[in-house]
Amino acid sequence: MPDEQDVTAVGASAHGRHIPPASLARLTVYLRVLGTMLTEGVERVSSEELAEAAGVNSPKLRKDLSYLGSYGTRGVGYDVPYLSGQISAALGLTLDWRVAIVGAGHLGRALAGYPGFGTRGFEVVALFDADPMTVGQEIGWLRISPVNSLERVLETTRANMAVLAVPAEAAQQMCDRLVKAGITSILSFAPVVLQAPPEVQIRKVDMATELQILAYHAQRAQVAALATDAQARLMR
Amino acid sequence: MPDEQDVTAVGASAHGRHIPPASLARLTVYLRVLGTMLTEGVERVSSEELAEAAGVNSPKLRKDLSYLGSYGTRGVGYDVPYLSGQISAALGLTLDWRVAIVGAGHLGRALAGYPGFGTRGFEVVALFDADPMTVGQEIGWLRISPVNSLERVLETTRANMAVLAVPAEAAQQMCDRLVKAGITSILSFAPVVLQAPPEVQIRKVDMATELQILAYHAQRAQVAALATDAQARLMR
DNA sequence: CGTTGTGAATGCCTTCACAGCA
DNA sequence: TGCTGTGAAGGCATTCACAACG
Repeated sequence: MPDEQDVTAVGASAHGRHIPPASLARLTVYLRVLGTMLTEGVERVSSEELAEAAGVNSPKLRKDLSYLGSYGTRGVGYDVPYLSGQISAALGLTLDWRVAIVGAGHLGRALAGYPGFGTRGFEVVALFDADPMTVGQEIGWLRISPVNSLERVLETTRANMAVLAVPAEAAQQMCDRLVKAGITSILSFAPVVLQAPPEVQIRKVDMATELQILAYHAQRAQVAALATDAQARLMR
Repeated sequence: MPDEQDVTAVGASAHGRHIPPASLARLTVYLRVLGTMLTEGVERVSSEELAEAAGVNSPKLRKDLSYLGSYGTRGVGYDVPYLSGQISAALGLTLDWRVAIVGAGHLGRALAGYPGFGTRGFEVVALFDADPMTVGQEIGWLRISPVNSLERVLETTRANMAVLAVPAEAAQQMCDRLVKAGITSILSFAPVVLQAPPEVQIRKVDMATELQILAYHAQRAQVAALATDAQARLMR
């Protein structure tokens, strides 16, 4: 496994240390907010303002930024374009990310047409489907490729990331093929636990999980409301 | 992420303690795995087997389950239907959850057709869109409603959850209307920070964020590989 | 005897207050 | 003076070993 000490002389971010997962997730939010500020022509921003716009408190934001380095000016704030560039660099967004989407159902098409990708360093280079009827259709600038050409197309397009938008039954099989083809970063929308070698980074998004978490909190809120209600009734 | 400062309300409900967020997320995974085991007719499972299938280690799984109660049998394992039911109950999935989806683009349609909902206690009761051309179309058993009828339809369908699948520009406005209509649980796919009162639970899913996190890890792996490569070259 | 349930210890993230600097 | 950057403290999650129990 990669050791920490040999990353000292590396890249744009002088701070070779790893970023805590929670901070990492928030940094992507800051980056997005800074992006909209850029288009609005905002040049400077304080940690307080940026935190407010990102929905966090300012000490947390400053701590998050401190994992990257010291890119602000005390007494003044942050230079929006500069900070934006530094976060991008730290996240590795200055590299070339070529994304293959496997599955061209509604979800795959939604992803292929997602406007947020191009503007943030990601290029969708391939879109696959198993259904012969949909193969060949054009989505934006992309033509849907047959899934049996997966390995060949991945190589010619030099894709280095993949998104799984296939039914649960097909997910593990597709994951295996992607891994065998050398893909090491996979984002899966399939509601299954994928098995893959540890060097493969897998992130998963599951809408049912998200709703269930909401349901849990909503249920607690209901119960709490009933409890205080009953209590109020007892007290009067 | 919505960090809720929790109520001090201790123990009105059966196991009144709150479940740590990290455990909560994993419990939904266990539930899904148990669901597939149910359909396969598996009756009993050990913590070791269940943990393996869920992609975690067994002490962690047992700890997670212990937040709900003691539903296993020592020396034997867990009864699959029983445990499944207990987790469902703890998450509040035995209640009626009626979901309204706002936005009937590819993403909204993908969600409306998601097979995982019905089987897990969620019913999609409404689907809205702003485009007059798509209003009136039928998606499965649903007819797309015009977004200007939002409040009325939410009331008649008694929706108690909402999913935002609209463009970023429209998200905050739609969120406001949902909140005003009494919705307190919202899952948003729009890449913006939503402002809402604290009693409203908001979870968000952002594909760009997920890809950026993958990019960060992939970049680090690349850098580490280059470093060890250079080191190896120096050593020979 | 085998497996669950859990207290205790460890390590990590978050928080906060203030030191440091323009 | 004002705002950033960070050390220290507190809280939370994970881990582990073993006690409890069918």
